[in-house]
Amino acid sequence: MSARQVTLAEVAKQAGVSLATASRVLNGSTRQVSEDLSERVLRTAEELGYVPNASAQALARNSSSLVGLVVHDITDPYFSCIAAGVTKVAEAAGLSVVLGTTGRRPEREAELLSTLRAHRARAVVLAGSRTTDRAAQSRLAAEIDAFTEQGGRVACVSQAKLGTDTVVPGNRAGGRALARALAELGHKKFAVLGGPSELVVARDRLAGFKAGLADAGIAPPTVINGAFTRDGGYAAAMELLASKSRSTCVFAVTDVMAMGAMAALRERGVRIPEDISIAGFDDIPTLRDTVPALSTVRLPLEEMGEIAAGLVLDAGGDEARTVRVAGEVVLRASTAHN
Amino acid sequence: MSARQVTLAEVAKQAGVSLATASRVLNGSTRQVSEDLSERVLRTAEELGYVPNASAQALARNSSSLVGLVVHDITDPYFSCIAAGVTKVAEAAGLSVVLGTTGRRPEREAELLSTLRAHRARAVVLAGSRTTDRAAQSRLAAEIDAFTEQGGRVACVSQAKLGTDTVVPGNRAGGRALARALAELGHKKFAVLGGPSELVVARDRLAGFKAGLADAGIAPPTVINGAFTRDGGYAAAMELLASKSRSTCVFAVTDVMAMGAMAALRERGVRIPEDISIAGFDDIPTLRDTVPALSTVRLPLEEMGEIAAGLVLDAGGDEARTVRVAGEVVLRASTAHN
DNA sequence: GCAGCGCTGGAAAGCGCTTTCCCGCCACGC
DNA sequence: GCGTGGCGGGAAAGCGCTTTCCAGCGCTGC
Repeated sequence: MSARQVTLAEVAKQAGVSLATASRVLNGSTRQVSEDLSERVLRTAEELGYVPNASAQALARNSSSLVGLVVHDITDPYFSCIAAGVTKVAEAAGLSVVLGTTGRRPEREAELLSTLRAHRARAVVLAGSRTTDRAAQSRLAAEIDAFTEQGGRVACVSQAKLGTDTVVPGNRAGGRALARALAELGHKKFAVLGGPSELVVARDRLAGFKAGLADAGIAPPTVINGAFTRDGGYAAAMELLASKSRSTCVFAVTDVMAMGAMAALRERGVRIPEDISIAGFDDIPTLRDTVPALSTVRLPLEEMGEIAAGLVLDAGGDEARTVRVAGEVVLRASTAHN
Repeated sequence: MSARQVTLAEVAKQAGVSLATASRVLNGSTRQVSEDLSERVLRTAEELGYVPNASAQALARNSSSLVGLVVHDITDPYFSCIAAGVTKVAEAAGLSVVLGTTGRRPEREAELLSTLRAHRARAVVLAGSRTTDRAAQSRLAAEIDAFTEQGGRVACVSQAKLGTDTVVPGNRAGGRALARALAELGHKKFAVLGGPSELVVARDRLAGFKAGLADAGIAPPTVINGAFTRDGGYAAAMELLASKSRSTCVFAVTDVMAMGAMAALRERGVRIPEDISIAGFDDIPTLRDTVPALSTVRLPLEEMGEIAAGLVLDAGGDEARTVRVAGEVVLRASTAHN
């Protein structure tokens, strides 16, 4: 094993041309190479099974063909959909995406960025949700600076104000619209299963929801915070049940949390939507097929990934661009009139 | 922008030592370096914010810190769970994983492997399901050879006999056990929503299921093939319904397909499990929370990813190792007595 | 007292590419 | 006829590391 790899030099020698010429033919360049030399090189490369050494290219060009993607948890449909969008665009551009997962630990984000910087990744998409943790945030900002200084581009999904390109879903507007729609169904008493209070996404959705309720002249909701996961939703719902709240409608700031909440309610014999209505946010694909189908705010997740990748891949000007994508309220069977 | 990156040479100069010494201190080596020099280097590196250039290291060492992961579709929970396992192990080992998606096109697998080879990836985990497409298969085999020749390791999930390390779920055994369990519920007439006929995983599960039915003295099932996706399951179920089959129990070879099938049945007013029982395979997390909860064969997906990554990361001997993981039949509410 | 050894530090030769710089050639214009 | 400019090809200088090889030094053992 370990038969050494075919190098450009071997191809060049075999084809009877110089290294420079071989390089120009095989790996693009502004310079022209005559037809016959070019063809000879191509043919030998083919015969020898030449594959350029990406590390060497990256070193020589000082820029690799890697694109970073940082998510909290790849098994979460929210992130996997975004990941699908990012990989689609990156692969179409001939780039490889390196996937980093933080396991929801904010400090990992900076670490991963540093690794990506070591790899001289050309760009990186940060899909994690921004936290309000000051220390982690400033360490991350420093890494982002270092990364861009080195020539890489950074785009964030749903975490604006970091001085980078951003695709921002209408969290606030979506929450607000949802609240109004739910109010129109006749509900008067609401509960919200909020995510961890330090997550900006969770806070925005909650704030929007509250605003929507206020618009409709409805009292502020009971808020229960929990982890941004299925189990977090489950626990929060259990807590809500224990609190003897008289809410007729529950908003979970995330579809995944809503899923856990529904499991909890069901377990306790609470019927959805007869006894209580429930709505989520994101519209992850699997929850369209459940019974009852979940009412939610639809976000074009995969498209958001594509947009983020698009932003980060075409050079663009110097100032940070922001693309807003709107959420669309989708009422399904999990919410009923009251 | 583009302030040049801090290099090892700068650190060495600043610390007043040679390049060699700095390298030895910062990037591990068998050689000892005296306490004070070592500390001086470490300190300057810290001060300057030195991050080693991974490409240069890869070039010099002729081996990178990249691990490949090839899946069909990252939004499919089956793959995202495996991906989670792989990234967990890889990141723990200080490696970065590059994610490639084939979009279920077999020929992409070879292409991705070639890219990974260009990056001198240290190892790669192939999680796609093996097909019987001869051409794609042999091109893939050639790429695998090239990859291992170059010193990389390859592990496959659920596609044995490729001459590589493999983690094989008990597809056949699981299908068989499931069939028996279902037979015990009293069902006599079965239908199977099989995946595309060229996918080995689908065929194995189907074969096992048939064997299990035979064990129980039950007639072979009606088989309908469809894509390995939610929509494939939906379409297959619709076809089944149209065929006026009198089956009382349906086995979808994949949970994701079962999800689509359930949606189709529901849409047609068929009650689960009263009118028809349904079971899947994989036990993807989301389907534990649906109503009715899906009966299935539980596979430790994330663990399978971890095992695959483990195999591929520790050198191991020369011959291919195979780890079998058993599926466990889990009967839930989607299957009832008949 | 000296050969020999083990150990630490540094010089320098790569690793496989890209790209600058230079050279020779040809076509052209005056 | 010769200077000019444009163009295709090659030599070679890096890119930022790792690692071999060598030098020097303090020990040990005889």
